[in-house]
Amino acid sequence: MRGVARKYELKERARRQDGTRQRITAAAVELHGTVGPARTTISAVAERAGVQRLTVYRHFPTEDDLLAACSGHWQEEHPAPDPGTWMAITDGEERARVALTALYAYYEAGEAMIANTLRDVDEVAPLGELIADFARYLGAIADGLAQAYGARGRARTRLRAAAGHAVSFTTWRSLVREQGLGDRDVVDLMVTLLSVVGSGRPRTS
Amino acid sequence: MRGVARKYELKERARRQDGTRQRITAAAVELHGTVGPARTTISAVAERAGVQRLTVYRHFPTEDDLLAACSGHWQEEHPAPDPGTWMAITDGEERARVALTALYAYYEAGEAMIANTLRDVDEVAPLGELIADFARYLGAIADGLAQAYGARGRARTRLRAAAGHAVSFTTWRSLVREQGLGDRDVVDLMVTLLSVVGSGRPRTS
DNA sequence: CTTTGTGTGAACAGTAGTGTTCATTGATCG
DNA sequence: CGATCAATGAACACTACTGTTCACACAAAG
Repeated sequence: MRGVARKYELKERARRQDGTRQRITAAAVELHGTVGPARTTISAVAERAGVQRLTVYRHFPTEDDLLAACSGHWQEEHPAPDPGTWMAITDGEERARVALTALYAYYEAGEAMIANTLRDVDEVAPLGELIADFARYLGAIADGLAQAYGARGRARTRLRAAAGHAVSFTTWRSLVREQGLGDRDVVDLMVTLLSVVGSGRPRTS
Repeated sequence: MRGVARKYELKERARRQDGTRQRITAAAVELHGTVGPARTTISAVAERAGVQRLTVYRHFPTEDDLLAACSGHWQEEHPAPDPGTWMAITDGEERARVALTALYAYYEAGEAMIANTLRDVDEVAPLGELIADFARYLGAIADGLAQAYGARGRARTRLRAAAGHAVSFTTWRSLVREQGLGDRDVVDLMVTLLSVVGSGRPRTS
C-alpha cells in the first residue's frame, strides 16, 4: 500500500495488448470493407473483435485513432503500385499500359474498401484526408502519364484531363462493373483514349 | 350519434390536404437533394414542412410512399431528355454530340439528387427500383449511340461499352468535378472516344 | 345550426448507439 | 510468493429516431 512505486515494465504483457489491438483493428477494417466506415459502429467493432466496447475506447480514444489504425493496417496489406515501376518507360503508350494495368489490379484487390471509403467520405469527416492523399497520388500518376505524350497548350490540358480520367477509380469501376469489361479491355480503351487525345487530333465541335 | 352515415365528400377540404401533402413532398425532395435519402429522417421532413411527424405518417404510411411521391415530384421538374430528339440523326458523331449535350445538361441540373440517390442506393432498399429504371433508360440511349456507328463483332462490343461509359453519370461527374472540364469538353472527349472505338482502330495489346 | 370525421398536436414506449464511471480480475514483474 | 496495474466487464445516463395511441379542434357538409 506504500506509494513508493516499483518499477514496472510491460514485456510479455505488451504482446497480448498488441494482439487485442490487432483484433480490433482487423474487425474495423473488415466492417469498413463490408458495410462501410459510416455504418461501422463501435459496438459492432467490439462485438466482431470479441471484446467489450470499452476496450475499443481504451485502445482508440477517438474514432479518428481507430480510423488511422485501420488505414495503416489496410494499406500495409494492399500496397498501392509504385510509380517508379513505369516512370522509367519513355514511350507514352507503353508507360500508360503498364501504369494502368498495375493500378487496375490494385483497384480490383481493394475495390470494396475504396468504394466504401469514397461513398462515405462526406459522412465521416476524417476520411477526407485519406481521400485527399489518394487524390494527390493519382494526380501524380496522371501527370506522369500525360507528360510522356509531350503535348502542349490546349492539347496538354485535354490530355491531362483524359489521364486523370483514366486513373480514376470511378472510371475503372464504371467500365468493369457497369459495362462488363475486363481489366485488359479497360486498359485498351483508356490507352486508346490517351493516344488519340495525345496525338492532338480529337474531335472538337 | 346514430350510425346512419350522412354522405360526406371532401371538396374545399381536399385542397388543404393537397397543400400539406405538397409541402411534405417538397421538404422531402429538398432533404434528399442535400443530405441524401439515407440521412433523411421523418422527423426532419416534418420539421422542414412545418407539420407534426404524425401528419407525415398519415399522408405517407410507409417510407416507400414518401419516396414514390418524391420521385414523381422531382422527375416532373427535372424531366430527363427524350431520346427521340437525337434518334432522328443518322450520323453517329452528330447523334452522340446532341445526345450527350442534352444528357449532361440534365446531369448538371440534377447533380445533387442523382449523386445522393446513387450513393444511398444500397442503404435505402426501394431506391434500387428507381436506379434500375434509370439504368435501363441510359442503356437504351447507349444502344442508340452505338448503333449509329454500325460496328460489328468485337468492335461492336467495345463500342457499346464506350457508349455506356459516355452516358454514365459517374463519368460526367468525374470529368467535370475531378478533372475540371466543362460540359462542352466532356462531350468532345467522349465523342472522340466513340469515334475512335467506332472506327475499329483502337489500340490493343 | 348541428353533425361529421379528417387531420392535428402531444405523449408514450421501444430501439440502437454513444461515451463515461466503477469495481474486479489476473497475468506480470519484482 | 505477493503486490501491482493495465485491461476488462457491467452498468448508467443520454441522444436521436421510430412507430403508435389518444383526445381534440374545426372546417365542411348536410
